[in-house]
Amino acid sequence: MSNQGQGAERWCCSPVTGEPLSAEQATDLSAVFKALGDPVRLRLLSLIAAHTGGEACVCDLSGAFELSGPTISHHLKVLREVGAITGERRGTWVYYRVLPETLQQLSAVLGPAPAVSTSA
Amino acid sequence: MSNQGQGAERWCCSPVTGEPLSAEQATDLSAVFKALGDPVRLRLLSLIAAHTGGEACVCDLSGAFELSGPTISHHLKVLREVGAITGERRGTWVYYRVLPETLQQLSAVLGPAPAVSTSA
DNA sequence: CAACTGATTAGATAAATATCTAACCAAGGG
DNA sequence: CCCTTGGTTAGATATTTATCTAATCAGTTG
Repeated sequence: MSNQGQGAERWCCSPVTGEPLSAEQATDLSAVFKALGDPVRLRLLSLIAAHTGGEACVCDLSGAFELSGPTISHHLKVLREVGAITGERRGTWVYYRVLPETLQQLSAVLGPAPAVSTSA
Repeated sequence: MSNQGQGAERWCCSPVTGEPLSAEQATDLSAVFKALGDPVRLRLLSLIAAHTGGEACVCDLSGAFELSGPTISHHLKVLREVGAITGERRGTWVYYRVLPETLQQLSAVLGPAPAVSTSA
């Protein structure tokens, strides 16, 4: 299948607080927020990002939760589908890594975000 | 009741990508993301923020949706409960306004983590 | 190839939630 | 004081979703 990082272009980068979102933009954007709107998924994201080398295999992640393998797999899929992470199989293991673009774009949409060197 | 902007201290401001979130932090943070994880609520937030004077009464908002009054009211309550907006009654109308702190903190948590120099 | 480990897919189920209607509270105006 | 307009609360319901077990796919290794 390979679904990842699609559609961000639809909502990206005009701050939510600027002008009203269209229904379409809101739908796309809210999908990403919804994906982050679960404690398990947030921790997964955080664990992946903070893991050595910026990536972690599912086996590294499962141990942090009292949840079944399939449940973890489901949450990873949700994160993948909104473009928050990508997964790559190398040999026996599947390694996940965060897609910083997506998170940064989200950050930009929320923030007034003049923080990026206003000195220009 | 007056519930607004409580608990942000628990998760605020250390980027998610820095070190793994605790279960507690993840629960608090995810509640805010979940609130934004609905197209209607995102548009409400955006409509409020973009409205003249930075505030809007429910009557200004309802017209943008084909939803009943109570449904709009419900979504506003969800946004209030996570500290994304506040509401104030003035005479006949209730005016809502965005709490920029909360959004900025969210933005920071997602953020590009402005090169905080691990050289400490 | 058979057996094993790592991970995802399929299907079922219980809990959460988005929505509605009806009822109610708040503020003004006859 | 009743009626009207603006908004929230209560309760019901249909949809969504988080979770599990069982089955399947993908590699590695005996």
